[in-house]
Amino acid sequence: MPQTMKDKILDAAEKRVRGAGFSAMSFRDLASDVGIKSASVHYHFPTKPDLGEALVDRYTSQFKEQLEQIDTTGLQTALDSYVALYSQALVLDETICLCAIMGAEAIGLPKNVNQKTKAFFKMNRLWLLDLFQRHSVQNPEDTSCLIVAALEGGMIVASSSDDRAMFDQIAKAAIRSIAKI
Amino acid sequence: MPQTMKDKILDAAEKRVRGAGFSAMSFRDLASDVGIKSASVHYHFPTKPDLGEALVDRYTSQFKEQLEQIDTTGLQTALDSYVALYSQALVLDETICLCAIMGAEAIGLPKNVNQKTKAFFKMNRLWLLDLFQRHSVQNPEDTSCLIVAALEGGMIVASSSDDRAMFDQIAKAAIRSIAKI
DNA sequence: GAATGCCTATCAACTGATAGGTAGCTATGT
DNA sequence: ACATAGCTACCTATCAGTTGATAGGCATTC
Repeated sequence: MPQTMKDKILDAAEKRVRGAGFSAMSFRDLASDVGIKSASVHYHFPTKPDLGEALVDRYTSQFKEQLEQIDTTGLQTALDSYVALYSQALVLDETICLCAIMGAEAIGLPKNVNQKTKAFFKMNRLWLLDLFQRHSVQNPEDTSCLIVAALEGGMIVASSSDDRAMFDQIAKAAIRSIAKI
Repeated sequence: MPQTMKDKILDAAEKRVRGAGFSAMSFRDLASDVGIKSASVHYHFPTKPDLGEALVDRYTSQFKEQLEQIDTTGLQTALDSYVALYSQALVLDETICLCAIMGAEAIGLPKNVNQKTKAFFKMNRLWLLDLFQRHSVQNPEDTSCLIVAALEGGMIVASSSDDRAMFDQIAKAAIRSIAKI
C-alpha cells in the first residue's frame, strides 16, 4: 500500500508540530520536506486550520487503533501498555504528544483544531475510565483524569528537562498511585 | 513604585505567550500592547531569545517568592496553597503556566530559554521534595515529580477541554494520591 | 556632552493564500 | 478507434501582510 502525498504531508506536519508547535510550522517547511511546492500543499489542505484539523484527526484515530489492540484483561499489564504508547513518542521520535502541544497552544489556535484536541483527551479519559471500572478501581473518573494529565505533563517536564528517565519515573509513580486514591 | 517600561513589556509578553505560545508572539504585538513602537521594544530586549530568557527568569523568581510565603507547617494546607498558585493562573488570567507552554514548544525554542524553563521545573520539584521529606512522605522524589507533571498536564488538558473544574479534579486526585505511593 | 528612551524609516526574509498554467490520466460519445 | 472533455496533481508567479532586526534622528535628563 503506497503512501499518498496527503499522508506524506501529514507525516511531515506531525513531526514539525510535535517538535516546535503548530504556529512555528509553515506550508513551505512541509513542501520542502516532501519535495513539492507550497502551492501544492494548499491543493491538499486549502487552509492551515484544515491541515491542523486533519492532523489531530489522524493522530487521534491512529492512537485509538493502538488502544484497541491493548489486552485489558490485566489492569497492570494494560496500564504498562498504555504508558508505553506515550513513552514511545518521547524516546523514539524525540518529540512529545501532538495534543500536548496543541493543547498548550490552544488559545491561539483555530476552534476546529481545539475541538479535535479536546476529543483526543476525552477518548483517552474514556478508555481509562472503562478500564478502571471493569477492574473496580476506586474513583475511576478522578483517576483517569489524573493519569492523562500526569502523562501529558510528564512528557513536557521530561522533554524540557532533557531527562527521559524522568518520564518513566512519573509514569510509574502515577500508576502506583492507582487503586489507592 | 511605578512600573518600568521593561516590566510593562514583560507583562504583555507573559500574557501573550501564556495565551498562544512564544512563536505566536511578535515584537509588534507587544509594542502596540504597551503603546510604543517595535523598535523601542528591541531597545529593551535586543533579540527575541533575550526577551524569552528574561520572561521565564522573571516568572520563575516571582513564583519562587510566592512559594516562600507558603506556610509549610501543615502538609495538607501547604499543598492546597501550592495548587492554588497554579489554579489562579487558570481561573483568573484564563491562561496556563508560562513554563507549560514553553516546555511544550521546547524543541523549537532558543537554548537559553530552554535552560530557564528547565530551572523552573527543577525549582518546583525541589520545593515539593523538601516539603515531602520534612513531612515524611514516602518516595518523595517520585511524588514531587508526579505532582509537578500532574499540575502542568492538568492545566493543559483542562484548558484545552474548556473545563476548569477538571483542573481542580486532577489536583485533588493528585494530592489524595500522596502518602500512598 | 553623554546617556537614556523613545521615534521614523527601512530592510530582507518569511507568512498564508490565490491565479492561472500544464502534463497525464480516464471516461464518454460518435 | 479516436477526438474530446474533465479531472488530478502538480507547477510558476505573485500577492499583501507580517516577521525580527537595524540605522539614524530627536528630545529629555543627568
